[in-house]
Amino acid sequence: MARTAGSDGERTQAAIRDAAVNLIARYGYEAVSMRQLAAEVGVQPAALYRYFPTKEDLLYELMTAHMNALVASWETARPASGNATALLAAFVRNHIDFHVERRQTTHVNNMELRSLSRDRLSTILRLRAGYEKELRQILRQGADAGLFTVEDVTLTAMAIIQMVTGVIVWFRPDERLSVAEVTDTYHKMTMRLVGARNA
Amino acid sequence: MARTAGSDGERTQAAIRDAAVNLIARYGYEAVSMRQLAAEVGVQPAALYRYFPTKEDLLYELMTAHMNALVASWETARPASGNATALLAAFVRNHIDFHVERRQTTHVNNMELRSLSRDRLSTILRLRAGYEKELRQILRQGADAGLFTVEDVTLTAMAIIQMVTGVIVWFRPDERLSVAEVTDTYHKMTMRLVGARNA
DNA sequence: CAGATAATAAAACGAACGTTCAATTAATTC
DNA sequence: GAATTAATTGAACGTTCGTTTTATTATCTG
Repeated sequence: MARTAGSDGERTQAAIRDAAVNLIARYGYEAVSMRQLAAEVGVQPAALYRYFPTKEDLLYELMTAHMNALVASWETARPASGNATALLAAFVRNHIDFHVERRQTTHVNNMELRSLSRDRLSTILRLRAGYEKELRQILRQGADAGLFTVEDVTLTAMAIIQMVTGVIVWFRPDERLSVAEVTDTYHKMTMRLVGARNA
Repeated sequence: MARTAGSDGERTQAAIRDAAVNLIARYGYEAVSMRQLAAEVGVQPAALYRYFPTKEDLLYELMTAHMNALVASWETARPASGNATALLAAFVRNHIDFHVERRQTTHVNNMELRSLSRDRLSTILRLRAGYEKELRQILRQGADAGLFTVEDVTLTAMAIIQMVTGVIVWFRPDERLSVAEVTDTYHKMTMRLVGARNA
């Protein structure tokens, strides 16, 4: 057999992305074979190579898409005006909402960095660094304005990022807590963590 | 050739453990081959199987050793008496010191859970759960005593664990900050995070 | 409706994988 | 110093891996 009835390149590519995220999030990039992925999509292994030249290209596309979406999400959510307290609140809320909605791609991005080539790794890290810089600026602004108590801007930024990204490690919506409740509690903890005076 | 001059089972086993931790922390369990590991140790692949029946047995031993050491470390460091504030301070300090000293095994334990079989995974998770329970008890005790502000004990425990374990992701000693400075700042942030009244 | 193009299947490539087995040598024991 | 045990080598097993090549069929274009 060859081309199948109703086959569509765009749909197939989207199906490959979906299946790849699911499988890689669950088993890890190295543990997922192209044959396993093809079977999940319902296609022969060779068909994957029409859309992604190599396995690593596929991983890289998933990861860049995730990072670009994160940066775009914050650009949209960032308040046009407001003091550091309002900015930090918006940052934490957006960060948690984004990552809870994208548990699987987040997991892939956090776990599979070491499977990228040097150049691609540094591209992803550059995107990440730009995003984290936004948080550092908010913290510095709040500290300068006397709104926050921050011993070390870089260290505090990493602590907050680790804390809020860690939500996806343990949190499953529709259990004991809703997303809104979790986001709200993390917001309060973050404000206390930076010693916010006007939260 | 066969047995080599000066060969010693205990030394070889220790060398395998060391090399495995280094390689797995850097490249990931799935990406490290037994041949690569053997080459790092300076031995033929077959020699590894005298000490570890399978590749997964090796991983499991590394992970259980790490978790048992963590639990033992806290048992030693836990103050015999003291209120929740003192206990939480000791917990954070011990946790950070332990993990900074064992960056590589920590990385292996955090990243390679999915490469374990069901039974072994649940053994590791049980050890981890017991350790995290200690933190929850401290938080509950502090909240009950009116020393802490804690919206949700479980959620706060996970937030703190994620925050302090995240140290090893970005922190390298002998750079801008010393271990003591980092531990100190995390201690202060944790105390504010739980709204400690008497820190 | 013919020709071009898009989408896939089927089969195969060499390389690498975890693991096993038999042979061999070093160190220890009696 | 012979017998036993410990430690390792060298070679090989069958399997799976990512990827490529070629052929074949479906859909689109004029």
